[in-house]
This record gives sequence, C-alpha cells and structure tokens, in this order.
Amino acid sequence: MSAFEDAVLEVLGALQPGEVVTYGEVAAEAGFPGAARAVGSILRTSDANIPWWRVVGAGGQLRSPHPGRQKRLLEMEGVSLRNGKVLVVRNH
DNA sequence: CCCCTGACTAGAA
DNA sequence: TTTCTAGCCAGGG
Repeated sequence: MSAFEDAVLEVLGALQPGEVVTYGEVAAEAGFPGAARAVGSILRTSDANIPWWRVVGAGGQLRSPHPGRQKRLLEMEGVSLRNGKVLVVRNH
C-alpha cells in the first residue's frame, strides 16, 4: 500500500453519514493536492470497505459508474440532490 | 524511461 | 449551456 492510498483511505474513513466531499478535497486533505484523478483510481480499484458514494465530482456531480445507486444511498443519508447533482458539498 | 488509462478540473471555445 | 483542451497524479505495460 502506498502512503497516498493510506492517507486517502483515512480521510474517507473519517467521513460521517450525510457528509459529502469532492475528489479534489479528498486529495488535498490527504496531503496530495491536485491528485483528484488518482483518488478516483483508488475508489475504482480498492477493495476496502469505503463510503464511495460520499465522494462526488466538482460542483456536486455524480461521476461514479453507478449514479443511480449513489443517488439512492445519498438521499438515504439525508443529502438533497438537484438534477442529479448534490446541492451542498463541503466547500472551501 | 516512454506511453497510455482514468469514478478529475478549470478554463477556453 | 455544452464540448474541447490541456494540465494533473498514481498505476500498469
């Protein structure tokens, strides 16, 4: 496991229900600003039990390969969506 | 070391 | 508003 993956998993593990973050934010908080794309790679490959549905693209877009499932999971946690986008993402 | 891929982004057309 | 382009980073061949 790389230090990068470790840091990212830690950040994701700290997320609470209803808390949504963007790929870029996760990368930054993990200490690798600019590695948003690499964060996506981890969600795509990692087998770890991580709350992947709480990670969205910039602007609240659902970029996962299963937007329907993601939307359902988010709404189940009380996150409101509008046109397939999350309204409030943790902003800078 | 080179080249390509992708659950990313910001900015220009 | 939608589409393209050019940077970005970690992985894999």
